[in-house]
Order: sequence, then structure tokens, then C-alpha cells
Amino acid sequence: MQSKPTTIKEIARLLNISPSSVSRGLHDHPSIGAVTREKIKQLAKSLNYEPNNAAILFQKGKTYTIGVILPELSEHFFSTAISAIEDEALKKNYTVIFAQSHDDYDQEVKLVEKMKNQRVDGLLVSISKDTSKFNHFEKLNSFNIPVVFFDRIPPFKNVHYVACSLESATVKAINYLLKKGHRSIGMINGPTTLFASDERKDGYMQAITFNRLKFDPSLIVNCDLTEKGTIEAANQFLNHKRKPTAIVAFNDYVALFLIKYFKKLNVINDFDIVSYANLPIISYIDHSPVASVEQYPYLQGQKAANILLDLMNSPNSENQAFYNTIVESDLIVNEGKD
Amino acid sequence: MQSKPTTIKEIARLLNISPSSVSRGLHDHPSIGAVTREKIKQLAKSLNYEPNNAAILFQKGKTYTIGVILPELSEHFFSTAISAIEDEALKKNYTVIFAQSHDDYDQEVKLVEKMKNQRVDGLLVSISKDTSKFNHFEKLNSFNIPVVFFDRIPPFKNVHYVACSLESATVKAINYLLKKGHRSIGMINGPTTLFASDERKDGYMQAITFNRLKFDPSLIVNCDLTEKGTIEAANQFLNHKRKPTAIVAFNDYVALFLIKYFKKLNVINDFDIVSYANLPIISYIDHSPVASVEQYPYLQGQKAANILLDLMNSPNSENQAFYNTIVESDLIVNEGKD
DNA sequence: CGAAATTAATCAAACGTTTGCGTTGTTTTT
DNA sequence: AAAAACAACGCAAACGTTTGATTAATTTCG
Repeated sequence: MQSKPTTIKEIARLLNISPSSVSRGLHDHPSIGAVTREKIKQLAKSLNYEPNNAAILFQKGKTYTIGVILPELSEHFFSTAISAIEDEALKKNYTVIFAQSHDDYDQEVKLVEKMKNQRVDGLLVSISKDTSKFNHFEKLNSFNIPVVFFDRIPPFKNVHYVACSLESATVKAINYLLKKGHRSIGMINGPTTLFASDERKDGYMQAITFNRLKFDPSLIVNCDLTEKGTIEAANQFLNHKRKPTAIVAFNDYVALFLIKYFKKLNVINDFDIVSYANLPIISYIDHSPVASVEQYPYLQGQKAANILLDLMNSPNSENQAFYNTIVESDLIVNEGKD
Repeated sequence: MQSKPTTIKEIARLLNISPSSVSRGLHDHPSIGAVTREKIKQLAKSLNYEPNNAAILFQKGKTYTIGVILPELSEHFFSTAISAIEDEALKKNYTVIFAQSHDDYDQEVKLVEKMKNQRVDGLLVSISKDTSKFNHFEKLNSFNIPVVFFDRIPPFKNVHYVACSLESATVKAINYLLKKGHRSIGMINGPTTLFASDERKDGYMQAITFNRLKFDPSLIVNCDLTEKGTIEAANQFLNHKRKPTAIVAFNDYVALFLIKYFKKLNVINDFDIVSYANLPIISYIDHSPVASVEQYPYLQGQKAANILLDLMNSPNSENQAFYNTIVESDLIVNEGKD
């Protein structure tokens, strides 16, 4: 039994009125009389009429769809963020489509193009690790597709973004370690291309200088965030003349590699580790970090989605004000550990 | 600079030919001469022509979109599965839209309806914990929208599905524990409404009887999978006259609750725990499970997506054969522990 | 050389919905 | 009683693309 979906035309035919009247009736247009309106609605209901979305989208030139491009969905941070995005979108009856760059610049460029072709009404992007050029987003501007970056954002202010202040979070982290008595603190930072790396570095320096300590640049090591890179970084610290007693890891994955390596070398107890919270169960692991920077992915996703929904429904696209939203991050001290 | 996207009409006008020729030219239709074809393609390229998807979808009555409904995207299992789905869909130029039931039956019903209205070409579903009725999927049938269930599947065979054989995996797990010398093995099972609970129970019984041991039903405890429920279940085991020496946990979250509780009671060393792998870093935790059932979420997602793509492109919908695909799961023994 | 086949392109309809404008018929205002 | 206002609806175009049916021009073949 292959039911063809009911159409407005069909209803019009059965009621001997014009399709336009049916359309207006269904939308409570004032120029349709109450009796006809009710007749229309009743018949529509009894025939299980559902508007053909494709037709409406085509007609209106809007898709009621927001696109999300992110590096890797299976990372907890991003799956939580997109979960929030979807929840917010659903409230406003928008649909979410997404795609993963897998941290590859070329792929990201392609996906932006694809999203544009899909005619998304707006785009949320968390940029890939490899991305250092941003002109692939410019075309969206001319097509009037607003973009909001979240978490992994470009290093300039004239875009809309939502992100955590990793700088202030890092200050908190370093202050915490200083207060615990540490005087030599290492940092495994990310690639220099990442804005997030700058922020961590800035926070580090800010905390050090604020406390009138001398800043040793060799205590900050850039790392490609792989296990191999982490081990290399760790080795630099182990051989350092002022061997650190605490280490700030770029994220929980790095922290995991580090803990694994230190356990193997049996030096795990020589270090306090602080990390940034990507994983919910990090606190369950053996020799887990003493503290962790919570970046509130759900909140970030929520805010980014709402800003985008706002932008998509604001009339003048030539609005020159940019949303630069900072979500305060908190240092969560892991109690069970010492 | 508000560029309006280039259309076929525009190209046709500039070239003084008909839109249909442009369309055919772009699609390498044989009835368009080589010279015209190239002229068309060149101009299209130089004008950055991109087909208006909404128009095509509308015209063809297909959306090239597959919908995914799952309980909770932030769970690692599902984010990995949907990550695979998206990868597969992208290969065939399909787009993925998704929505979360948050394990709520009513929400699931609504989402199925919404997906139908969005005119998805096919649907992938992992059903919610609360779902015990399945008639909300029947309507899709009459609209010729194929559905493939994955992982959390309905308890009957006349649907398409991909799932792990939790039964055989559980057999492996129990056998492993028996071989380690355990004679009283507890199982924290899920709600009886879940098919997955039946499978675990069946596997348990199968392994026990195969090894000519007597089956004690009180060693299998149903649980709502919350922390509170887990503790209640644990207490039943602790007070059991044949106190188990090993426990099979429904999933890693349950295992985490259990480990936490046992650590608190300082009885963690009295038990070997086996779990089902939802979390990648479970092996890093303190007193982690001795073994873990890997359910291959990426593979499941991949297979489910490919089956769906297949169904969507198979001509006769009245095909009575159902894909019932079982992904073999493996017992991963956690080496570092003993 | 004329008929048939082939090539290259056009025409027009269709997909379902929305919307500006026009057309009735009725009621109110002056 | 004529003009104006209003209520309730229909007409037709439009959105961009695809596709079956046609036409016109050229080539092939007996």
C-alpha cells in the first residue's frame, strides 16, 4: 500500500476551492472565512496532510537547517557540544546537519563548500587543528550565511564566536599549583598554529609574572598532541635542569599519554598533573590529574546555537557588531587525590 | 555584496540556449554536443555555479538525506557510531540529520514523525530504553522510507537490523571467568524491557549450562542502570549466600559505579569485573575490569549505513528479505591487570 | 537520390507551496 | 442611491531543476 502523501492541491480539489485558499486556511490567514478554514483543517487532519518540506524550503529559499562542522564527533567534548546544539535547534524547529573535518584542512574547506551548496541557513564551526587560513569562510558572507565559531576559533575578533577563556583558566591552574608549593611548572602546549595554544601560554606567563617569579620559556613545550609527541615533551622535562614538579597538559588525552609514560618510568609520584577536561571519567583513573579545567561543552554549544539562531533571524546582515562570547571556565580540583 | 547564486537559467540566458540543454550538458547527457557541453561547463565553472539542492530535492522527491535517531549523542558508543554513519553517507553524497530521543519514548515518537515530515530517504534508529511499542515505525513503511535499526533493536526479526551478538559475547565472558576459577558469577543486567538484557541473560545461562553448572537465577539482578540502582544490585551480591567472586556489569557506566562503590567499601579486590565496552579509556582506570566486550560501534554504524543506502536504492520496496546482520563482538582481556 | 537513422537541441510540463494582485459579492458609509 | 469599504476567495506566477516528447538539421545507407 504505497500511500502518496497528501498535498494541498488534493485538499483543494476535494473541497472545490483553490490551493491558495487551502494554504491560507492552514496558516490562519485573515482573508479566509472561519467556516472554510475549519473545513480545510478538518480535511487536512483526516487525510494526514503533512506539508512537503522540500517544496516549502525551495519556495522560501530557506532550509531551516543549520550546519555544524567539527573536527571529530567521537571526542566527548564535541559530541556533548553538538548534543546541545541539536537540543536548541529542535526548540526553534531547526534541523541540524553535521560533518567532520577529521582535523584536516582540505576536508574542512570541502565541507564548508558542501554546506553552502546544501544551502544551510547558518553554520557553526569548530576549526580543525590544521587550519591556519580562513578565506574559505569568506564566501559564506557574500551568500549571507552567518557563521559562529565555537571552542576552536580563529585568532581574530571580527567574527562571531563562543569560546572558553583558556587564558584565565590557565591562570587559575598555575595559581593553584603555585599555592601547592610548586616552583617549576612545565606545560605541554599544542601546536603554535592553534589559538588555544597562545591562550595557554599567555595564561601561564601572566600567572608567573603576577607572582613575581621568573619566566623560563623552556618550560613550555609545543607538541603535536600525539602519544609520541607527548613522550618527547615529557623527556624534555625529565632532562630539564630545573626539573618541574608539576605539569599542565594540553588536554586529557595528552595527560593520559603522560600518565601512562610516567607510570612506566615509575616517576608518576614525582609530578602533579593538571589538565583540561575533555573526558568525563578522567577522575576515575589511576594517578589522575590533581585538577582539571572544565570547559562546559554543553553550555558552549548552547550559546553558539542561540547566537546563530539570532543572527539568522536578524533582518540586516550588515550588522557590524560581532558576538564575542566568553564562557568562563572553572578549575575543578580533584578531591579524591593528593 | 549580496551575490545571488548562479542558476541554470542564468547560464542558459548568457549562452542563448535553453535551460534544459544546460541541465543536460552539465550531466553529460549524450544528446548535447561536445562543443556546447564544454561551453556550458566552462561558463558554469567561471560563474561558480552550484546546483540549488533544495530545487533538485523538490523536483526529484528525494532528499538525499538519511535521518538518525539515537538515545544520547554524548555517549561514546553513539557518537562513534554516528561518526561512521556520517563518513559512509558522505561517500555516497548523502547528508545526515540526527536527533536524540534522550531515552524517552514520547520524544522518539515525535522524532520519527519529524523525520518523516522532513522526507528523509531512510532512517537509522537505535531505540530508546523506554520503548516497548513499535507502531510508530509502521507508518514509515507506507511512505516507503526504509528503516534500519542498530545496536538497540526491537525484539523481532521482521525488520532490518545490525547489532552485536551480546549473547555469544556474554558466553565468552562467562567462559573466561569460569576458566579463571570463578564459580559464583553475578550479573548486573539492564531493565527487562531491553532486548539486550535478554541476550545477556541467555548468554549467561547458555555458558553455565554448557559447563554443566547449576544456574542460580538470583545471581542475575535487573537494574535501571543508574548509580543508585547499581549500588542496590551490588548490595544484593554482597549479602548473597553464595557471594559471587566475579561480576558482569551491564555496561561501563555501571562498572564505574560498581568500582567506585566497591572501592569505598574496600572490597574491590574481592571481585573480578567484566564489562561491555562503551568507553575507550576504561582500561586506564584504577581497578579496571579484567575484561571487556568490544561492540565495535564504528563497524556497526558503517554496516547499518551501508544497508540503508542499499535499501534506499533498491527498486522494489516489496522485497521481503530482511537484513539481520550480526556483528561479532570480542572479549578483550585487559592485560595490564591481574 | 530519397528514405531512414542519427545527432543536437528545444518545448513544455511537472514537482508543492506561497503570495501579490485581481475579482467577485456583500455590507457600510455619506 | 451611488460610492466606498470590506470580506472571502481565485488566478497566476514564481522558486530551479529535470525529463519525456518534439522538432530541426545533418548524416548514412540501400
